[in-house]
Amino acid sequence: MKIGQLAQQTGTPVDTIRYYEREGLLPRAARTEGNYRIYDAMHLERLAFIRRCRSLDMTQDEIRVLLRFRDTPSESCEDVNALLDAHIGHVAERIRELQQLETQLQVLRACCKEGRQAVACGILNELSQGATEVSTPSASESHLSATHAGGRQHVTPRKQATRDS
Amino acid sequence: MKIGQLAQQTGTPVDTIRYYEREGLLPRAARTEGNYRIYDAMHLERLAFIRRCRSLDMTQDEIRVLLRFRDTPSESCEDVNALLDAHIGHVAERIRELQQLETQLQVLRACCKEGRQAVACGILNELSQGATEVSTPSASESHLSATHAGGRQHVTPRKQATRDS
DNA sequence: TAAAAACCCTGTAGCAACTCCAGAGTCAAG
DNA sequence: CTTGACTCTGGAGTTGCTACAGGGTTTTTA
Repeated sequence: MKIGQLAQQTGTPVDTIRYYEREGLLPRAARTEGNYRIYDAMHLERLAFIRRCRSLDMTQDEIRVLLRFRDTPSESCEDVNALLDAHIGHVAERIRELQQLETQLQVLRACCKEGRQAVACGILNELSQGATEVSTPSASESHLSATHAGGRQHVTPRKQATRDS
Repeated sequence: MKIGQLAQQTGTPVDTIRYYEREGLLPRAARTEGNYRIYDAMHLERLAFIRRCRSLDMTQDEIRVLLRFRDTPSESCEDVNALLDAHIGHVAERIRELQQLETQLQVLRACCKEGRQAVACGILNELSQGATEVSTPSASESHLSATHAGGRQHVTPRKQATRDS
């Protein structure tokens, strides 16, 4: 089976499959004479596994760990449990953060009724307040770690992949 | 005031300030003879504004919009309200997604008690199931848009900035 | 006054997990 | 034999920074 079919059967973009191969999540595929990748049922299953993990928002590193366990079936699976527990913890924490964030945003939103001029906008004014003292150097770490840690993740994807153009 | 002081007063890393300038969020600073950036109260206030927005997890584009409004005080602020409402919507949606995710993860977690061998691990087996049919091509869009859209964000930052080293 | 420490500069590369594109080759159908 | 669908590689872009390297400048200390 060629890459396009594998893509279709797993709902994975072709580019992503090649990317997984580069990253070592998928083993290198055999090639036809014309240098096309060919896959078998094992690849399909492995890719499906990966995608299921990704749909649960696991990182590649986490998935790598799980794959290693799959590949060495005699090991105990305690670490699998631990990994999952940690992941659940991450998710729960992020939910808490976002809930706090939502509350803050709603407070802010309540500062302004429609139709004022921007100069009188309660929201803009609120955001402008306390200019000399932001993200209190001591008492941060609290509500949004994005600044202090790796600082990637956002609330939503927001930008469509412009697949249609 | 030099960049280091501005950094300290706003709790912003120096690199980030320069980055904001490159991105056009902060206007270009004046320079001393030795080519050092110098800032005044206006810069401080603007940076504080930006940081407050970021702490509410707004994107640079959203912040740009808000800054434009701040800079044209006679405009009506309806769009500010709209922007905030949209942002709150994003946050709320992400919370819902993550809550569904958490549920799924807990179901998965319940598949395995401690100490089994990996070959018998309920979790690995569950993740391996249904290999021929994943992320149903029609019924996706549902719980995790990360795949279909820009595909960045993750559940948690996870990787420390190794600021201490 | 000179050396050392602390600060600042530019430019580039890296992160996560892809996505998109260009420019080229391969293959099946008409 | 051409058209079109598919595939290949390699590289750049996404977001919001962070982390150097390899310099220059200012301030502090001896």
